[in-house]
Amino acid sequence: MNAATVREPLTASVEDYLKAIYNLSPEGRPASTSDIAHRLELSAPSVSGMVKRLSEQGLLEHVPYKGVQLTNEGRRAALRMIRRHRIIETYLVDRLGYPWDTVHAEAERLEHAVSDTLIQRMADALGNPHADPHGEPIPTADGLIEEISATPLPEIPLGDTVEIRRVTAGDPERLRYLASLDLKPGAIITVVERQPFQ
Amino acid sequence: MNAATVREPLTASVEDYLKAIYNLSPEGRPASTSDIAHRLELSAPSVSGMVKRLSEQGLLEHVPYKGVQLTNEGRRAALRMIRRHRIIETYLVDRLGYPWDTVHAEAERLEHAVSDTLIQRMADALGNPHADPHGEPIPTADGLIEEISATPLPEIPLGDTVEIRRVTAGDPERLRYLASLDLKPGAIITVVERQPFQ
DNA sequence: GCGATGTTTTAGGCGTCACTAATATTCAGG
DNA sequence: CCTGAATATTAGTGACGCCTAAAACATCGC
Repeated sequence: MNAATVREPLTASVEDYLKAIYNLSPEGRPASTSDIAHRLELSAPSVSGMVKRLSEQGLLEHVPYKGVQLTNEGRRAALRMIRRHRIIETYLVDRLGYPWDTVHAEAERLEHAVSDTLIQRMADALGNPHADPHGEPIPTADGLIEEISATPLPEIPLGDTVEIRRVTAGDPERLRYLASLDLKPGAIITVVERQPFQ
Repeated sequence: MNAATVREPLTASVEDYLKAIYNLSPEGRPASTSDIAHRLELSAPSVSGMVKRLSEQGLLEHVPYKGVQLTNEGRRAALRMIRRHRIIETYLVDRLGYPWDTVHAEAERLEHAVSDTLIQRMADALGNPHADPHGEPIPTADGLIEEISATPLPEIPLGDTVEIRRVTAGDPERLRYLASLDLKPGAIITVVERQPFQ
């Protein structure tokens, strides 16, 4: 079975693995079994088993005991899911009044169920945005993603005034906290003091 | 396990069975294994097995070799899915420009993935409609459905002028044919002649 | 260089939900 | 009333995707 083989549609599980691995290896560095297990909240043996199947399917390369890297095909599938996720999040916030910090779980389920057609219709309705409500870039339909460069807030000198580009936080509670301070993409802020987040 | 037991969420498969059984037994008449198998495009033994599990879960009552009837709990779950399906269809047509005759398959997948919250937001955005684009009634959130009475077109006398209330057709091709003749809910027509549909 | 420690994989199992093949039941016609 | 056709169920199997327990491997400190 090679890249030219006609593919069955991927299962929701497989899509989740590919997305997780993509997010864990920003520069294509290999992701470890336990990192994947931790991110997906699965046991390490479950991940080992799935990794084996995915590498047999040509979606990733696995060096036992070393780690895992997406193939081009795997990366394409991962970016497709990320595009879906981010378009859905944007649509829910812009068109259905979802609060910014509650869309993640909904998108997480819908991204596996929508058709390409629906994604394109949502994207068109939104004017084909380049970023989602968190400021994360939305890959194009043909799998291109722009890197949005931004300086992490802790590295900004006290007194500087900057625009918030992106708010990265896996944890919904943290997101709600940041939202409550109006720390959203597009906001212009001046760094006055630093406080620890407990 | 009884009705008071706290329920796990139903699987997509189970939801499909319940919906199919609901649609097959309009007046609560029992549905047969082979009818269910035919509608879901599954083998009869698959249905037999699932029916057994569902009756153990209290979602339906099964008299072996006789047929199957939904319990109140099963009917509630079925109506919930029908509500979801019809709200999704209506939203896709009204808000995303889907053609009337192409929404079914999309709704069929989405109905298993959306949250109650999203369904309510879609319904609110649409003004809580009572019927979907095919003219089928949309159950309320607490499981009430109004019967829309209508006379089948073949029973209308030649020369009479009537309003189309509902267009029931499982087959997308037939739906497209009817759409091409502008035979949609709300249309006012006069019966001039009858032609066979091949 | 070697063992303790942590990570990864293998082994074996389970639930869900499909399938085919074989068996059981129902029911109508003779 | 009995047999043949139709319908339904049981038996056995397989893919997927998860789990725990046990074994294999890697690596770090000594």
